[in-house]
Amino acid sequence: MSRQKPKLARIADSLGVSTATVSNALSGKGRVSPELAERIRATAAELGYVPSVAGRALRTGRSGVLGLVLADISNPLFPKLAQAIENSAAKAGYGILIADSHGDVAAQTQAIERLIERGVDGMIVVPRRGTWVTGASCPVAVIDSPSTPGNTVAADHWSGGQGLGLHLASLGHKHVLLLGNSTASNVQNDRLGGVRAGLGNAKVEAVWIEKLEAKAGQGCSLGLEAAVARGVTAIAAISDLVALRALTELQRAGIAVPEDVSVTGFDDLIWSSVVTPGLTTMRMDVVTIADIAIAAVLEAIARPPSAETRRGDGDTVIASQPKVPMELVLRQSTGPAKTSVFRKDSKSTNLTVGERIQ
Amino acid sequence: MSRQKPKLARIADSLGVSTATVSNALSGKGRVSPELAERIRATAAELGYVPSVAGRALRTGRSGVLGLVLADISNPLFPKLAQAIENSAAKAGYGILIADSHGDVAAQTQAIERLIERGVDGMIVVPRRGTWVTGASCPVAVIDSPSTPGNTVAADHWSGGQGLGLHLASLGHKHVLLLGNSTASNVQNDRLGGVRAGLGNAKVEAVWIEKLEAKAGQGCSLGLEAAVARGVTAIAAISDLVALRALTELQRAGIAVPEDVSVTGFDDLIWSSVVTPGLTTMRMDVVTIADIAIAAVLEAIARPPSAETRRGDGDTVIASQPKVPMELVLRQSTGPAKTSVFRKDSKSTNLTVGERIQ
DNA sequence: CTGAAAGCGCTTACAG
DNA sequence: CTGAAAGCGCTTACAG
Repeated sequence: MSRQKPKLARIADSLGVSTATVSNALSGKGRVSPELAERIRATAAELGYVPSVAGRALRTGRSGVLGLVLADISNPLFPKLAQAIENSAAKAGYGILIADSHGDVAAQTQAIERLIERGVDGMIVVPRRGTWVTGASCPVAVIDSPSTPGNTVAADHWSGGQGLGLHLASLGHKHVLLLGNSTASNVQNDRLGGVRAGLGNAKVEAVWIEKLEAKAGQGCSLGLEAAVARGVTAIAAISDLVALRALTELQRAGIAVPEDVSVTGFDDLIWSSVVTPGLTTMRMDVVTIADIAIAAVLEAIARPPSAETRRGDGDTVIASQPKVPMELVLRQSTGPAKTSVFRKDSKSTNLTVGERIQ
Repeated sequence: MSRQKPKLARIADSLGVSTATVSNALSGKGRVSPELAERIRATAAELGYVPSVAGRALRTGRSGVLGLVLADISNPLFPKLAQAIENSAAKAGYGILIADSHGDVAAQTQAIERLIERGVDGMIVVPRRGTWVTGASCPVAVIDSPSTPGNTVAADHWSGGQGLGLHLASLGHKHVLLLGNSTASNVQNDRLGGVRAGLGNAKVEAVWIEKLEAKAGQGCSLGLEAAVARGVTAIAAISDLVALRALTELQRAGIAVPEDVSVTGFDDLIWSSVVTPGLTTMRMDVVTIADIAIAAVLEAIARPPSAETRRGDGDTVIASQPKVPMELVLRQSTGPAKTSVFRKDSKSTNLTVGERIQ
């Protein structure tokens, strides 16, 4: 049963034709008579012929492999995204080589170099915050935020945020706490800006965890108990991760979600549905994003390298910026604004509280 | 600035030597005079020479690429593991091609085939539960559980469980609930068996979520409130994911962790430290596991294909089974067993119920 | 419609 | 210690 790995020549010999004809028949490119082509395909299948990628790569100058650079590999979105990218690439006959860059900017550049050395035909980069993608001498599609220059495709974070804001507003929430990590992130600004817009003229406070922790230390309290005491009835977190932190902090303090306060996240991570209460969140359509990104690089690869924006030594960054809609996932962590709070508010005349009278 | 991609021949020409000598000098294999070798390396560096992987692969029959098959890519451990594998492979000059197999057994086989077609020199497989790794015509290292036949390397799940059990026992827990998903998983049996052993003669109950959900539906209550009422003072979950579900279910029911009941997990996922209270858990040393797995495939690749266990068409499954110790991560979700329970226990003499009277 | 031939860039025996 | 030559498996102009 153990036969040698069949090459093109073997199948050519066994049919008494030339390797050129076999190659043409198999690729469907050359002009080969339908009958011969069919016989060739049959024997190829029968012999279990698998073309040598090395031979093909050497001849064509294309490896059939794309690189995937996830700047922040510990990003919990990584599994889904990697899966989507791999699927999309596989459909087009491409393989995905991964490169990790520890979240370090220098390492990101190194990772890109390593991929180039491996001969990738193009790459998909999900860059680190505020990072420039440079030095790639091949087409590069960037997945980040629509607000990022050079971005190729991204979820419409702003509209997603708006959707969440509208949802909270429709539940009667008039005083909302926004929970972000860093003001330096385009994605975060987009998301939270959208939430604000969706909330209309509700009272909005924002807490930036990065700043908070700079003072109070890693893993410090988010001050949620006080916020709720202040009249906050909903908390919109920048991510499910942050939402989870908020949820458990609230629960530990004996504050009921969603009865006392509603909580929302972003991303719809695996565990977002297993926690109690399940997390209302805004999901990215990673499959569509992956498809668009892959299509963009493949197109750039196919096209003569000139139509794109070329930089420096010849790297091609594809910028087209479609925004992929996000999807609202309703679970139990959001509910109507606490009415008792409104009543108490309405008695108050204090300026900061006044706008919450219902 | 835009020079052509330099080939071996170019650097040979520019020095007036043969390509053979350049190749030998650069690879360090051939016998080349130190001075010449040095000059060659210098010009190569200066010219920015990067060897063509295609040319090399075609000639040597080796691609320099390893496949990574994660059966369950949505596994939250994936990012860390992929990162560790990629790093370890990169150190040895290998690239990592990923293949996703949707958790489907047939898809896993397909994924393996696709990698073979891409010419990988070997692969690392983290198989799906109860799955056989077959059809790979190259060395394969399997990361699963020490109890899995064909396993190459794994965390010592049993000892890890034992560590957790000992920890809980030392805190005075005499009645513990084990939370598992599936009885069919080697990893889960190892882990929970270890916990039991570490717990000594404490009373132990086990709940299998898979069975529970088969009856009560996806996302049903785990019945934790009743368990605590029964006298359970600690809950050992099979994973952080399950522990999180338990934690939030408890908190939602107004049961304080760890005051009323302690909770432990396995894996130390990203969010395990951000929840309140932080989750006490048992961490796998993915870096060591990755190193061992990579070393094993590379060794098998280097060695003439005969010393291994060869199956069917010639796939080489490497079985050596080192167990990598796990590390206990202490956080706030575990504490002393509720003392009120102890007092009542000591009064009781009833075998099954006595120790749980509250 | 089919075939002979060249060549992608490298490495490896083999001579010298 | 160094070089000439062959060849890995494929594809692509170019003839016929």
